[in-house]
Amino acid sequence: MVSVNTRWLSPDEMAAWVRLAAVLELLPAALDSQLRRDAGLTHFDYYVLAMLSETPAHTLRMTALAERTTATLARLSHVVARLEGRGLIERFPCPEDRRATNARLTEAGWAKVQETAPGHVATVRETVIDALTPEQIAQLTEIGEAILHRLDPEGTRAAIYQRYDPA
Amino acid sequence: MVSVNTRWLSPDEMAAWVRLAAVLELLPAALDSQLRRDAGLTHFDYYVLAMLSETPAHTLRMTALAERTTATLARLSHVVARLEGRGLIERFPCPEDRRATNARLTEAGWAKVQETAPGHVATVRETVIDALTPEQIAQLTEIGEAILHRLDPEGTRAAIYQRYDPA
DNA sequence: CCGAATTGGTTGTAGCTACAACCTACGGCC
DNA sequence: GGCCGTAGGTTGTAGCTACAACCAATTCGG
Repeated sequence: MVSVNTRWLSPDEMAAWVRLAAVLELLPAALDSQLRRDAGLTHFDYYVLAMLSETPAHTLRMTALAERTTATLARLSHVVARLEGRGLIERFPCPEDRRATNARLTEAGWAKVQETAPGHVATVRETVIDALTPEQIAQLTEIGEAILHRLDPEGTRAAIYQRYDPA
Repeated sequence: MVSVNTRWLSPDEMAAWVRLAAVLELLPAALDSQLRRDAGLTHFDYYVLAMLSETPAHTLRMTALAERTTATLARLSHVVARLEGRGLIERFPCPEDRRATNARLTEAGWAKVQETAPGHVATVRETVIDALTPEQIAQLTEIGEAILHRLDPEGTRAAIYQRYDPA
Protein backbone atom coordinates (compact mmCIF):
# COMPACT_ATOMS: atom_id res chain seq x y z
CA MET A 1 0.00 0.00 0.00
CA VAL A 2 3.03 2.26 0.34
CA SER A 3 3.51 4.60 -2.56
CA VAL A 4 7.00 4.18 -3.95
CA ASN A 5 7.35 7.78 -5.03
CA THR A 6 6.13 9.97 -2.21
CA ARG A 7 6.55 13.68 -2.76
CA TRP A 8 8.25 14.66 0.48
CA LEU A 9 8.18 18.21 1.75
CA SER A 10 10.86 20.63 0.61
CA PRO A 11 12.72 22.62 3.29
CA ASP A 12 10.50 25.65 2.65
CA GLU A 13 7.35 23.56 2.89
CA MET A 14 8.62 21.81 5.99
CA ALA A 15 9.33 25.13 7.67
CA ALA A 16 5.75 26.27 7.10
CA TRP A 17 4.20 22.97 8.11
CA VAL A 18 6.16 22.55 11.32
CA ARG A 19 5.11 26.01 12.45
CA LEU A 20 1.49 25.45 11.54
CA ALA A 21 1.49 22.14 13.38
CA ALA A 22 2.89 23.83 16.48
CA VAL A 23 0.23 26.56 16.31
CA LEU A 24 -2.41 23.84 15.92
CA GLU A 25 -1.15 22.33 19.16
CA LEU A 26 -0.54 25.43 21.27
CA LEU A 27 -3.16 27.96 20.24
CA PRO A 28 -6.28 25.96 21.15
CA ALA A 29 -4.69 25.19 24.51
CA ALA A 30 -4.01 28.88 25.12
CA LEU A 31 -7.56 29.90 24.22
CA ASP A 32 -9.08 27.13 26.29
CA SER A 33 -7.03 27.92 29.31
CA GLN A 34 -7.90 31.64 29.34
CA LEU A 35 -11.61 30.93 28.99
CA ARG A 36 -11.57 28.15 31.53
CA ARG A 37 -9.74 30.26 34.05
CA ASP A 38 -11.80 33.42 33.59
CA ALA A 39 -15.23 32.06 32.73
CA GLY A 40 -15.33 28.31 33.33
CA LEU A 41 -15.98 27.70 29.65
CA THR A 42 -14.15 25.77 26.98
CA HIS A 43 -13.42 27.55 23.72
CA PHE A 44 -16.12 25.50 22.08
CA ASP A 45 -18.64 26.36 24.80
CA TYR A 46 -17.88 30.01 24.23
CA TYR A 47 -18.27 29.67 20.47
CA VAL A 48 -21.69 28.11 20.91
CA LEU A 49 -22.86 30.94 23.18
CA ALA A 50 -21.31 33.55 20.88
CA MET A 51 -23.05 32.19 17.79
CA LEU A 52 -26.40 32.28 19.54
CA SER A 53 -25.74 35.80 20.78
CA GLU A 54 -25.25 37.06 17.23
CA THR A 55 -28.75 36.14 16.11
CA PRO A 56 -31.69 38.56 16.61
CA ALA A 57 -33.70 36.28 18.90
CA HIS A 58 -30.63 34.60 20.43
CA THR A 59 -32.09 31.40 19.01
CA LEU A 60 -30.97 28.79 16.47
CA ARG A 61 -31.96 25.30 15.46
CA MET A 62 -29.48 22.66 16.56
CA THR A 63 -28.53 21.86 12.97
CA ALA A 64 -27.89 25.50 12.13
CA LEU A 65 -25.88 25.94 15.31
CA ALA A 66 -23.83 22.86 14.46
CA GLU A 67 -22.97 24.32 11.05
CA ARG A 68 -21.92 27.65 12.49
CA THR A 69 -19.67 25.99 15.04
CA THR A 70 -18.35 23.33 12.60
CA ALA A 71 -19.35 20.59 15.01
CA THR A 72 -21.17 17.31 14.61
CA LEU A 73 -24.73 17.18 15.90
CA ALA A 74 -23.76 14.57 18.46
CA ARG A 75 -21.05 16.74 19.94
CA LEU A 76 -23.28 19.78 19.97
CA SER A 77 -26.04 17.84 21.68
CA HIS A 78 -23.74 16.89 24.56
CA VAL A 79 -22.38 20.40 24.92
CA VAL A 80 -25.78 22.09 24.81
CA ALA A 81 -27.07 19.62 27.37
CA ARG A 82 -24.29 20.67 29.74
CA LEU A 83 -24.83 24.38 29.09
CA GLU A 84 -28.54 23.88 29.64
CA GLY A 85 -27.76 22.20 32.95
CA ARG A 86 -25.82 25.33 33.91
CA GLY A 87 -28.73 27.56 32.97
CA LEU A 88 -26.99 29.34 30.11
CA ILE A 89 -29.10 27.88 27.29
CA GLU A 90 -32.63 26.52 27.07
CA ARG A 91 -34.02 24.11 24.49
CA PHE A 92 -37.57 23.90 23.18
CA PRO A 93 -39.24 22.08 20.30
CA CYS A 94 -39.37 23.95 17.00
CA PRO A 95 -42.98 24.91 16.10
CA GLU A 96 -42.53 24.58 12.32
CA ASP A 97 -40.85 21.17 12.29
CA ARG A 98 -41.60 18.81 15.12
CA ARG A 99 -38.37 16.87 14.53
CA ALA A 100 -36.32 19.95 15.22
CA THR A 101 -35.11 21.53 18.46
CA ASN A 102 -34.34 25.19 19.04
CA ALA A 103 -31.61 26.38 21.36
CA ARG A 104 -31.95 29.82 22.92
CA LEU A 105 -29.69 31.86 25.15
CA THR A 106 -31.12 32.51 28.60
CA GLU A 107 -30.71 35.83 30.37
CA ALA A 108 -27.84 34.34 32.30
CA GLY A 109 -26.31 33.04 29.09
CA TRP A 110 -26.50 36.44 27.42
CA ALA A 111 -24.92 38.04 30.47
CA LYS A 112 -22.18 35.41 30.42
CA VAL A 113 -21.32 36.18 26.80
CA GLN A 114 -21.16 39.88 27.44
CA GLU A 115 -18.87 39.57 30.42
CA THR A 116 -16.66 36.95 28.77
CA ALA A 117 -16.21 38.47 25.33
CA PRO A 118 -13.74 41.24 26.20
CA GLY A 119 -11.26 38.87 27.82
CA HIS A 120 -11.50 36.44 24.96
CA VAL A 121 -11.02 39.13 22.33
CA ALA A 122 -8.04 40.42 24.26
CA THR A 123 -6.46 36.96 24.18
CA VAL A 124 -7.07 36.62 20.45
CA ARG A 125 -5.44 40.01 19.96
CA GLU A 126 -2.45 39.21 22.11
CA THR A 127 -1.71 35.82 20.61
CA VAL A 128 -2.67 36.34 16.98
CA ILE A 129 -3.95 39.65 15.65
CA ASP A 130 -1.52 42.04 17.28
CA ALA A 131 1.38 39.75 16.39
CA LEU A 132 0.74 40.35 12.69
CA THR A 133 1.01 43.29 10.32
CA PRO A 134 -2.06 44.38 8.34
CA GLU A 135 -0.54 42.72 5.27
CA GLN A 136 -0.15 39.48 7.19
CA ILE A 137 -3.77 39.68 8.34
CA ALA A 138 -4.82 39.84 4.71
CA GLN A 139 -2.46 37.01 3.80
CA LEU A 140 -3.78 34.87 6.64
CA THR A 141 -7.32 35.39 5.39
CA GLU A 142 -6.34 34.14 1.94
CA ILE A 143 -4.37 31.22 3.32
CA GLY A 144 -7.20 30.21 5.63
CA GLU A 145 -9.64 30.44 2.77
CA ALA A 146 -7.47 28.19 0.59
CA ILE A 147 -7.03 25.56 3.29
CA LEU A 148 -10.72 25.56 4.19
CA HIS A 149 -11.57 25.05 0.56
CA ARG A 150 -9.60 21.80 0.69
CA LEU A 151 -10.94 20.70 4.06
CA ASP A 152 -14.55 21.44 3.21
CA PRO A 153 -15.02 22.00 -0.54
CA GLU A 154 -18.79 22.32 -0.31
CA GLY A 155 -18.48 24.97 2.35
CA THR A 156 -21.32 23.24 4.15
CA ARG A 157 -19.63 22.88 7.49
CA ALA A 158 -17.91 26.22 7.75
CA ALA A 159 -20.39 28.40 5.94
CA ILE A 160 -20.25 31.12 8.56
CA TYR A 161 -16.93 32.57 7.69
CA GLN A 162 -18.25 33.73 4.35
CA ARG A 163 -20.27 36.30 6.22
CA TYR A 164 -17.04 37.86 7.36
CA ASP A 165 -15.67 38.91 4.02
CA PRO A 166 -12.96 41.54 4.15
CA ALA A 167 -14.14 42.98 0.82
CA MET B 1 -13.85 43.16 35.85
CA VAL B 2 -15.11 43.97 32.37
CA SER B 3 -12.95 46.42 30.51
CA VAL B 4 -15.06 49.33 29.39
CA ASN B 5 -13.06 49.99 26.25
CA THR B 6 -12.43 46.69 24.57
CA ARG B 7 -10.68 46.90 21.21
CA TRP B 8 -13.01 44.76 19.12
CA LEU B 9 -11.86 43.16 15.90
CA SER B 10 -12.14 45.14 12.68
CA PRO B 11 -13.85 43.44 9.70
CA ASP B 12 -10.46 42.56 8.20
CA GLU B 13 -9.23 41.12 11.47
CA MET B 14 -12.49 39.25 11.97
CA ALA B 15 -12.21 37.70 8.53
CA ALA B 16 -8.75 36.36 9.30
CA TRP B 17 -9.64 35.17 12.79
CA VAL B 18 -12.83 33.35 11.79
CA ARG B 19 -10.94 31.43 9.11
CA LEU B 20 -8.09 30.57 11.44
CA ALA B 21 -10.55 29.38 14.07
CA ALA B 22 -12.25 27.14 11.51
CA VAL B 23 -8.90 25.69 10.43
CA LEU B 24 -8.06 25.09 14.09
CA GLU B 25 -11.24 23.08 14.38
CA LEU B 26 -11.22 21.14 11.10
CA LEU B 27 -7.57 20.47 10.27
CA PRO B 28 -6.65 18.43 13.37
CA ALA B 29 -9.80 16.37 12.84
CA ALA B 30 -8.82 15.71 9.22
CA LEU B 31 -5.28 14.67 10.12
CA ASP B 32 -6.45 12.48 12.97
CA SER B 33 -9.04 10.74 10.89
CA GLN B 34 -6.64 9.83 8.07
CA LEU B 35 -4.07 8.46 10.49
CA ARG B 36 -6.63 6.61 12.55
CA ARG B 37 -8.18 5.03 9.50
CA ASP B 38 -4.93 4.04 7.78
CA ALA B 39 -2.64 3.34 10.71
CA GLY B 40 -4.64 3.22 13.94
CA LEU B 41 -2.69 6.18 15.28
CA THR B 42 -3.70 9.63 16.47
CA HIS B 43 -1.85 12.58 15.01
CA PHE B 44 -0.04 12.96 18.31
CA ASP B 45 0.93 9.28 18.37
CA TYR B 46 2.39 9.70 14.92
CA TYR B 47 4.29 12.82 15.91
CA VAL B 48 5.86 10.98 18.83
CA LEU B 49 7.00 8.11 16.62
CA ALA B 50 8.19 10.52 13.92
CA MET B 51 10.30 12.56 16.35
CA LEU B 52 11.99 9.42 17.62
CA SER B 53 12.61 8.21 14.09
CA GLU B 54 14.52 11.39 13.25
CA THR B 55 17.21 10.79 15.88
CA PRO B 56 20.27 8.67 15.10
CA ALA B 57 19.59 6.00 17.71
CA HIS B 58 15.80 6.33 17.51
CA THR B 59 16.02 7.26 21.16
CA LEU B 60 15.16 10.31 23.26
CA ARG B 61 14.69 11.15 26.90
CA MET B 62 11.08 11.70 27.87
CA THR B 63 11.70 15.37 28.62
CA ALA B 64 13.36 15.97 25.25
CA LEU B 65 10.58 14.12 23.49
CA ALA B 66 8.01 16.22 25.31
CA GLU B 67 9.68 19.41 24.11
CA ARG B 68 9.81 18.25 20.52
CA THR B 69 6.15 17.33 20.53
CA THR B 70 5.07 20.39 22.55
CA ALA B 71 3.34 18.17 25.09
CA THR B 72 3.32 18.02 28.86
CA LEU B 73 5.27 15.22 30.47
CA ALA B 74 2.08 13.79 31.93
CA ARG B 75 0.41 13.53 28.56
CA LEU B 76 3.51 12.06 26.97
CA SER B 77 3.81 9.49 29.72
CA HIS B 78 0.28 8.20 29.06
CA VAL B 79 0.80 8.12 25.30
CA VAL B 80 4.16 6.37 25.46
CA ALA B 81 2.70 3.84 27.87
CA ARG B 82 0.04 2.98 25.30
CA LEU B 83 2.51 2.83 22.43
CA GLU B 84 4.76 0.63 24.55
CA GLY B 85 1.81 -1.67 25.17
CA ARG B 86 1.41 -1.95 21.41
CA GLY B 87 5.07 -2.81 20.95
CA LEU B 88 6.00 0.31 19.00
CA ILE B 89 8.20 1.91 21.65
CA GLU B 90 10.28 0.59 24.55
CA ARG B 91 11.35 2.45 27.66
CA PHE B 92 14.50 1.91 29.71
CA PRO B 93 16.23 3.85 32.48
CA CYS B 94 18.80 6.40 31.37
CA PRO B 95 22.32 5.32 32.40
CA GLU B 96 23.63 8.84 33.02
CA ASP B 97 20.75 10.07 35.17
CA ARG B 98 18.79 7.56 37.18
CA ARG B 99 15.80 9.88 37.41
CA ALA B 100 15.45 9.93 33.65
CA THR B 101 13.79 7.50 31.25
CA ASN B 102 14.69 6.91 27.62
CA ALA B 103 12.15 6.05 24.97
CA ARG B 104 13.31 4.11 21.93
CA LEU B 105 11.55 3.02 18.77
CA THR B 106 11.31 -0.76 18.40
CA GLU B 107 11.74 -2.52 15.07
CA ALA B 108 7.98 -2.62 14.74
CA GLY B 109 7.76 1.06 15.60
CA TRP B 110 10.32 1.98 12.96
CA ALA B 111 8.47 -0.08 10.38
CA LYS B 112 5.21 1.59 11.40
CA VAL B 113 6.64 5.05 10.83
CA GLN B 114 7.99 4.13 7.42
CA GLU B 115 4.74 2.68 6.20
CA THR B 116 2.64 5.49 7.66
CA ALA B 117 4.65 8.51 6.60
CA PRO B 118 3.75 8.59 2.90
CA GLY B 119 0.02 8.66 3.55
CA HIS B 120 0.39 11.33 6.19
CA VAL B 121 2.57 13.52 3.99
CA ALA B 122 0.06 13.11 1.18
CA THR B 123 -2.71 14.36 3.47
CA VAL B 124 -0.65 17.34 4.56
CA ARG B 125 0.00 18.14 0.89
CA GLU B 126 -3.63 17.80 -0.11
CA THR B 127 -5.07 19.87 2.71
CA VAL B 128 -2.40 22.51 3.20
CA ILE B 129 0.76 22.65 1.09
CA ASP B 130 -0.68 22.09 -2.36
CA ALA B 131 -3.49 24.53 -1.62
CA LEU B 132 -0.97 27.36 -1.33
CA THR B 133 1.36 29.18 -3.69
CA PRO B 134 5.09 29.31 -2.90
CA GLU B 135 4.62 32.91 -1.79
CA GLN B 136 1.88 31.84 0.59
CA ILE B 137 4.10 29.08 1.98
CA ALA B 138 6.68 31.72 2.82
CA GLN B 139 4.01 33.99 4.30
CA LEU B 140 2.64 31.15 6.40
CA THR B 141 6.10 30.49 7.79
CA GLU B 142 6.40 34.11 8.89
CA ILE B 143 2.89 34.22 10.31
CA GLY B 144 3.41 30.98 12.21
CA GLU B 145 6.68 32.27 13.56
CA ALA B 146 5.04 35.48 14.78
CA ILE B 147 2.18 33.66 16.50
CA LEU B 148 4.48 31.12 18.13
CA HIS B 149 6.60 33.93 19.46
CA ARG B 150 3.52 35.15 21.34
CA LEU B 151 2.39 31.72 22.47
CA ASP B 152 5.81 30.66 23.66
CA PRO B 153 8.19 33.61 23.94
CA GLU B 154 11.00 31.57 25.44
CA GLY B 155 10.79 29.10 22.60
CA THR B 156 11.21 26.37 25.17
CA ARG B 157 8.20 24.32 24.24
CA ALA B 158 8.40 24.54 20.48
CA ALA B 159 12.12 24.61 20.01
CA ILE B 160 12.09 22.06 17.23
CA TYR B 161 10.75 24.20 14.50
CA GLN B 162 13.85 26.32 14.60
CA ARG B 163 15.69 23.41 13.05
CA TYR B 164 13.51 23.79 10.00
CA ASP B 165 14.59 27.21 8.88
CA PRO B 166 13.75 28.07 5.29
CA ALA B 167 16.93 30.17 5.01
C1' DC C 1 -52.22 7.11 0.98
C1' DC C 2 -48.58 3.69 2.33
C1' DG C 3 -43.93 2.16 2.79
C1' DA C 4 -38.88 3.37 2.28
C1' DA C 5 -35.49 6.58 2.65
C1' DT C 6 -34.00 10.84 4.79
C1' DT C 7 -33.68 14.44 8.17
C1' DG C 8 -33.09 16.00 12.97
C1' DG C 9 -31.58 14.86 17.20
C1' DT C 10 -30.24 12.08 21.52
C1' DT C 11 -27.72 8.70 24.16
C1' DG C 12 -24.12 5.14 25.56
C1' DT C 13 -19.51 4.18 25.71
C1' DA C 14 -14.61 3.92 24.73
C1' DG C 15 -10.54 6.63 24.46
C1' DC C 16 -7.67 10.74 25.00
C1' DT C 17 -6.22 15.02 27.66
C1' DA C 18 -5.70 18.10 31.63
C1' DC C 19 -4.82 18.68 36.32
C1' DA C 20 -3.16 17.50 40.60
C1' DA C 21 -0.92 14.49 43.71
C1' DC C 22 2.79 11.81 44.31
C1' DC C 23 7.47 9.51 44.25
C1' DT C 24 12.44 9.10 43.48
C1' DA C 25 16.92 11.00 42.31
C1' DC C 26 20.11 14.80 41.97
C1' DG C 27 22.41 19.28 43.51
C1' DG C 28 23.73 22.91 46.46
C1' DC C 29 24.95 24.68 50.66
C1' DC C 30 26.47 25.18 55.19
C1' DG D 1 27.33 14.62 55.04
C1' DG D 2 22.57 15.73 56.05
C1' DC D 3 18.71 18.80 54.51
C1' DC D 4 16.02 21.41 51.31
C1' DG D 5 14.69 22.52 46.88
C1' DT D 6 14.21 21.13 42.26
C1' DA D 7 14.20 18.02 38.13
C1' DG D 8 12.26 13.92 35.90
C1' DG D 9 8.39 10.89 35.58
C1' DT D 10 4.22 8.25 36.72
C1' DT D 11 -0.47 7.58 38.10
C1' DG D 12 -5.50 8.55 39.30
C1' DT D 13 -9.45 10.77 37.94
C1' DA D 14 -12.71 14.01 35.99
C1' DG D 15 -14.30 15.86 31.74
C1' DC D 16 -14.68 16.30 26.73
C1' DT D 17 -14.97 14.16 21.95
C1' DA D 18 -15.74 10.58 18.48
C1' DC D 19 -18.30 6.88 16.90
C1' DA D 20 -22.12 4.12 16.48
C1' DA D 21 -26.63 2.82 17.60
C1' DC D 22 -30.93 4.39 18.12
C1' DC D 23 -35.63 6.83 17.78
C1' DA D 24 -39.20 10.03 15.95
C1' DA D 25 -40.89 13.04 12.38
C1' DT D 26 -41.03 14.15 7.51
C1' DT D 27 -40.83 13.54 2.56
C1' DC D 28 -41.22 11.26 -1.65
C1' DG D 29 -42.31 7.65 -5.20
C1' DG D 30 -45.77 4.86 -7.06
